[in-house]
Amino acid sequence: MRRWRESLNLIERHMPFLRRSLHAGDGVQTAGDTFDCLHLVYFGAIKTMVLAADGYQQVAGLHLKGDWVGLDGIATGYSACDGYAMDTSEVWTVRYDELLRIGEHVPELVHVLHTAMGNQMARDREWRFAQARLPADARLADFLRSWAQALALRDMRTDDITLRLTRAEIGNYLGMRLETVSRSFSRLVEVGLLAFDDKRRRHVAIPDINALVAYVQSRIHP
Amino acid sequence: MRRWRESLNLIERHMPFLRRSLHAGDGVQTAGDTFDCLHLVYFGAIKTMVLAADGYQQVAGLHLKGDWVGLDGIATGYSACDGYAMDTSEVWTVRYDELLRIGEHVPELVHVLHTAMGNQMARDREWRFAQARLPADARLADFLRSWAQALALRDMRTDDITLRLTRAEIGNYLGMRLETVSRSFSRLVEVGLLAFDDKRRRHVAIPDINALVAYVQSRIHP
DNA sequence: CGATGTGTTGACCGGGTTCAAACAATGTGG
DNA sequence: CCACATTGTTTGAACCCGGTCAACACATCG
Repeated sequence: MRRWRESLNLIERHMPFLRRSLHAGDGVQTAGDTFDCLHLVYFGAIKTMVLAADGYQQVAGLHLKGDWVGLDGIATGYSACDGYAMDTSEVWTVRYDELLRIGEHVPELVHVLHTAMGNQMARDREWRFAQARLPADARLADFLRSWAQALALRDMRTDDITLRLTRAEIGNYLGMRLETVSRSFSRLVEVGLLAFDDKRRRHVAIPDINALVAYVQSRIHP
Repeated sequence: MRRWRESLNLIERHMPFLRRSLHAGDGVQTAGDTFDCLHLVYFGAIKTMVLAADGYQQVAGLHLKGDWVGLDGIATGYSACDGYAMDTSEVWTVRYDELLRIGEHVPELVHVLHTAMGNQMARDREWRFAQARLPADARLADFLRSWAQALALRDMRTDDITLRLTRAEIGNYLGMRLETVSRSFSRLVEVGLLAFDDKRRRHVAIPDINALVAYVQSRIHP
């Protein structure tokens, strides 16, 4: 069984949960709310954002089916970020205390939760690595690679990826300005590592993902 | 009771654990080892580092008493980073499977573990925020602030902080070069936000931590 | 003592930001 | 349907922060 199904299966079998259908832009959770629920993505894509006091918004994470949203609330007791659907989506909402209670009899439940948190940490570290050792072009390339591989893992199409983020959001996520993102896109297309789907600049095709991996590798900074 | 004591108290009361005394430089865990244990810092300071395939080392995190080390192994099943004592330290090592087993009867145990993971994620996000919005000087200032506050939280002296990291390691941790770290130090001393303890360049005093906070705030980038 | 590791400082350079202008896509109301 | 506003994207030019390379100042230690 694929890893991403584990959480869904376990929740479905052992937990009461609330199905929530969402359209693009709908909110999953709001930063500051007292934490009591976790959200498991059943399908679609969720974007989480942190809002600084001065109004600056930062993209915190992107979540596909099988991913958990809301984990960062466990420590503090309130949600740390806003969560929005980037697309028509469904999330399963479960109460944290119920999960712990039922987890006492179903250890696998606790373990998938731990795995999810561990994966989150691993992703953060990878991001940090990219930030420290990759120039802008390679960071964008690596972002697209990881996104494509996340889709592939879930048996979704990767030959025509629809980015549901603006250039500004991508840049925000990768730690660079939107102009730099745009230029990096242009350069990657120029060397044939990417291709835009006609005029729709948010549809990207990756002709050869191995070439993309090799490109990122080749640009790792000493 | 202070937050950092929770884990220590709970472990002490409910779990079998192995006390390990360490001297500066001793290893706590090695990247790649199959994961089965978590380590709780009882005193001292632990530094974790990830090693890239090409030999490049990156500082992943710093851990004081009450902090957990090894959480990132839960997801993958093997340790993701090396852990070293930066100082004379003691860690309590517990088996993860035992923690889960006993946790079935002591829910607080499970919860402190979750809290620890959540805190880790929160720190990672803060780091990301700093990376994206603070120039080099302010990043260093913010790093020293957070270190000082971590010490204060544990009733340790903050008027004469001993950095147990080289300029290169600090830079590595903050995403900048050692020369930039050095220059940033000089500038912060120049404006009176920091003071070196005589000739020992690794002993830093923070005359007014609020001023440091204000400085960081004032340099947040739009 | 020289050797080695660490820290500071200067000069130069370059990748990415900033500012600005123009264009494309989409929507809105008359 | 078109005029117009709005939002997102691309591209150019100038600038600047931080990286790079290099020299030097200290410590500590064999």
